[in-house]
Amino acid sequence: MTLKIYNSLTRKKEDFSPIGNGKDVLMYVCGPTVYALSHIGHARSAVAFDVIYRYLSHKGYKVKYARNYTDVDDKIINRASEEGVDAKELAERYIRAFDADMDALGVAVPDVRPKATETIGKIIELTQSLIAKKYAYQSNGDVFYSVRLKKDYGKLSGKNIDELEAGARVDVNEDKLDPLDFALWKAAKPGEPAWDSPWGPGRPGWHVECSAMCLSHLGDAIDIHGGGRDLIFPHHENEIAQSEAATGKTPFAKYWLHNGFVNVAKEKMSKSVGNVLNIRDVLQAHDKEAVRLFLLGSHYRSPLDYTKDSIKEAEAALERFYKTIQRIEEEWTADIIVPALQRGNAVIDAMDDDFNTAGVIGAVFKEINRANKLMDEATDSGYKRQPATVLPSPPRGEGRVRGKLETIRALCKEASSFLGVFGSTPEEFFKRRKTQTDVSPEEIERLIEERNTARRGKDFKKADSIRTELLEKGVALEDTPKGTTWGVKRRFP
RNA sequence: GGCGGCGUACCCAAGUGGUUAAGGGAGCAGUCUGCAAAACUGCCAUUCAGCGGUUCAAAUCCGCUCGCCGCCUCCA
Repeated sequence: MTLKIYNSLTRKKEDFSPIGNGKDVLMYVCGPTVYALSHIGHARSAVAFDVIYRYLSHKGYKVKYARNYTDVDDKIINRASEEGVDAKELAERYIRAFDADMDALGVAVPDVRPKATETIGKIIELTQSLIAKKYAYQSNGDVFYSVRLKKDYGKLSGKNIDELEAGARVDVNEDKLDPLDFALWKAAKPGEPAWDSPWGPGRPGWHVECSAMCLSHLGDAIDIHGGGRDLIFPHHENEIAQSEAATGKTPFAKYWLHNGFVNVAKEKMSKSVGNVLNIRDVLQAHDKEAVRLFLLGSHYRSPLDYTKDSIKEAEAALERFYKTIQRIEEEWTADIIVPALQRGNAVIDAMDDDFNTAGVIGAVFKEINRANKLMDEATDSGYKRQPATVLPSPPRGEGRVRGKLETIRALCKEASSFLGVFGSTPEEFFKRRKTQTDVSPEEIERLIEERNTARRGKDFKKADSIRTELLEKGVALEDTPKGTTWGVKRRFP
């Protein structure tokens, strides 16, 4: 099956074929404007394109992936002046914070991570070329792009210039020939970061920096350009206009991909509502794998609603997953050789259908159910696995069970390679979770001992009260044949 | 007003023309347990917002109605 991708430009699912006809893929994704801590919405975009990047690589494409930092912009300048710090310093601080958040989420590092401020030369060059081709004009130190000159302006967003004009809410700027024209270069105001240019000291406008970074790091025409849904207009529309006008090559990007938004309790996340959820706050409270599972649990183009329970649900699901893997390892083998899967499995089919990660997750859990059922049946029928040293050539029935379990694990492993979920060992997963509690492990161990003494003395009342007490602090005890174990509370009220 | 999207069980969410409508969470029952918890197993949508139409066949295509949302201004 071939990979199908929904293209915002054509509003259709299309078979994916790179522009170079080979295996090389050029992919550019709009990264953050670094003026504040990144929120769960940034995480969704980053994780979605991380999975797309990894999956393309998994399919054998040689992907060159660029994700930028917009590190010069009005918001950065305003924020810096509020805090009384240098704009560059502020931007650097939030670049570091973003990188740390991405690392914590297990997002692969893109091949290129350009910064707008390191691409000023290309921005000036691009702007000059647009002026030379009459697509742009200067006015009092500013340079504007003339939106009306390119006939196909609006092709990505489906907008029509005259209708935009009618309902225009854009600032009227006397220096502009047309209110819809946008700034390629802004003359510096006192105290603002500025670079020398043929039009005097200034800084790049929004939109142009992405074109410049893309053009200089990937090329005149790329395969995939991604970003959040909100960037379709005006950002990506303008990027297309200026890039295609400058290079004369159409299309600038063959496939345009846009991820949906994260809402918080059905409401759009915004500073004014005060419901912005920072990545690091979320990661403080939840396992990173659960956060990814939550983000990938619905299709990347759909809106995704965050509620206080949604990540806990993902956590509960992950526990079941790792408990099963642990069971396979403990009961059935330590020496499973994971065979290469042939193409055409449910995981690949789902991913090939516009990166349907929710479908992949469904397929994985279906296999998890199968694995448990197999192990139950095998145990009931007497094929319970013994250590390999005891049973060098297992009976036929057991061999069949092992074979099936191997296939199931291979499928999970394959999914984990591009999902970035399901890839831990059970030990790693449960160990990570144990660090997420307020009571010290020593204290917990002491209380477990106290409780077990009470239990031996049949003082169940005391035993139960210790258990309840710990549970209220988020620590759940489990009495197993091997002794009492503990973990952080899984279920939620 | 223009453009686009969505409505699948208690909640989340796949499926977009053809066997019994994935999967997760919650719930209930069973096994296990001192009792629990966890785990596992089983059960949980004759039906896909509503109404018409196309078709041998529709949750899936078309039309209408109702409801919700995004973009059009900075935003992932």
